[in-house]
Amino acid sequence: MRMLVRNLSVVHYKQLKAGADSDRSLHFFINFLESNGCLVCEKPSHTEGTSAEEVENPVQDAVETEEDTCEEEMDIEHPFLMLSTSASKMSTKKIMEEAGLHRKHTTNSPLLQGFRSYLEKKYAKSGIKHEVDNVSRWLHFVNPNEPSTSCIHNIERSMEFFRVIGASAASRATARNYMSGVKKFIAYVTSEDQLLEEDPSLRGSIQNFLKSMTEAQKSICRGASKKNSVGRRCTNPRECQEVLKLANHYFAELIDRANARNELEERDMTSVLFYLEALLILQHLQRPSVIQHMTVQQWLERKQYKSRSTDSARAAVITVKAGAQHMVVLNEVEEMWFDTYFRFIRLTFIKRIANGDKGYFFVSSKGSKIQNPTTDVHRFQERFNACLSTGKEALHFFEKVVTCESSLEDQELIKIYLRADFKGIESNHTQYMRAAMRVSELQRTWEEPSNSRDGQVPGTLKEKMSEKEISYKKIENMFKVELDSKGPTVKQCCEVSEMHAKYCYDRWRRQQIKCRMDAVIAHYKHEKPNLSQVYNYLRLKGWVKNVPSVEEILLHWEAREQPRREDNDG
DNA sequence: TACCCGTGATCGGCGCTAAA
DNA sequence: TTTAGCGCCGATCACGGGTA
Repeated sequence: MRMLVRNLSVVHYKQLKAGADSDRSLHFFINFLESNGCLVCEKPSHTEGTSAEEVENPVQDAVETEEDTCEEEMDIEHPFLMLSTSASKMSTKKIMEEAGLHRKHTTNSPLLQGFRSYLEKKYAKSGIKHEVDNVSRWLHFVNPNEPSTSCIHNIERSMEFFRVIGASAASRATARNYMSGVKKFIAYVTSEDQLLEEDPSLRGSIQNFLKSMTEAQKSICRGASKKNSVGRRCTNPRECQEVLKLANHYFAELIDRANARNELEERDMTSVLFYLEALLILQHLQRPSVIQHMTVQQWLERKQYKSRSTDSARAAVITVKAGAQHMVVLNEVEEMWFDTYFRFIRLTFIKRIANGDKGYFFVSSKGSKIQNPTTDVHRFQERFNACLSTGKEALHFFEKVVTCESSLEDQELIKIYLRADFKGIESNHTQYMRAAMRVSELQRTWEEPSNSRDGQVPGTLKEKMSEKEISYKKIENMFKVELDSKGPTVKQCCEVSEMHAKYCYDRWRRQQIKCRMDAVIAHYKHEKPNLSQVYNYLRLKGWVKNVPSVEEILLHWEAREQPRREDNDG
């Protein structure tokens, strides 16, 4: 349904009616679409009155109706997600059919048969039929008369196909499926000498085709991500931690269930994991690397700390070695949460990994080391439709807002917590414990002053983004990124934009390094060079600055050659 | 068949620091 | 003081598995 709303401006009444389970949901669909700026065409006049009168607040109404039966669904973010998906599926298919995207050639043709056996040999898995069908639809779209490799020459029409899929009712995943199928088809054509001999100009077109396809892929993904990134960005400390507040009740219930030895569902277990990651990053302001590197051993060796002040608060202290040393200070409740995760959820995850427990405290649902805690937190925020914030942002707003509003005593503690290196921590252990607990408390209890500056941040951020891009474009125009061209100095970048000078300077250098790396790889495209060959080639070129390293070139040579070679083998 | 979800890999931005 | 290189972090991509 969300796809419909995002992608469609005009929806046929008949399509909605065909998909709706009842009159009530039909009215809901119409009202909802119209309230989101869509036009429902060929709608009988009587529906207009009823939709407005009977469903005064369609969204709310739908929630109430469905809630009776779906009370246990925890992850319902939007009421329309609760409705039957049949309508959206029906419309999606019909719309794609009408756009001519579902028409295809018979798969009996020699070309498609050849492609099929290529896939069978190379991938030996199910789903081949779908890939052949997808490719057949693309071939039909470009040339309805016959399935032919000549379609590769018609890049414009092919890109039109992907564009229509990307922009139609289908999702990004659909477009991706089609593109992946077509890419495999191209690999198949490249591997068939006979096809290349029949049409010698194919080689050139294939390169251009792939280039355009990468661009199209990027643009579809960009489009999708722009559409998807409707999530709110945070503007203050409370919003940075919003997900913790929103998920807290659900999380507490999961912890209770786990402690009562009730089996948790997969999504529930990952939610517990994500919550703890978010807690450390957003509330405790710990670096993501702490999550990645914290070990079971460190957890088991945690120390207990008891404050001597009047509140006599207790805390558990975990020393984590992640490059530098870090300290995680948990209050009693948080320690219990970690313990529950460790004893029940981590244990379940760790059983799934074939090559044994590596001893990391936080593990993915497959039992392996967490690769990107930021992504986990982001997914968790999306799951709860919470403000999207990263650790960096949480730290930024904490420093900018909470610190300024705190008492002098607190400001001192904050300084100790944020600036402390491990030596500092060791020299004044008690002070650091106090600081850690205070920071966590300040984060938890921060309240927005009534005169806060609403809406300033997103606007300026947006403006800054475009300024940045413009600045770089200016630099790029002044200093063309070529193999032997001379780049701008930081000073020259400053003249264009003082604020973005470093960014432009770095970006330009990186572009040139990449450009040079491509050139070397292209030079040795038939056979992998050895170290001294690359070294000599670089010396011959006389590049002094922005020179890619020999190791890097060899590494990239292999990475780029691998798919080509595999294709030729297959 | 389209789509969702989880995960690891990769890329780009940026801060820090040593060398020139 | 400027430049070049390095490493961390976050965003995005790519892929496979699962499911309605």
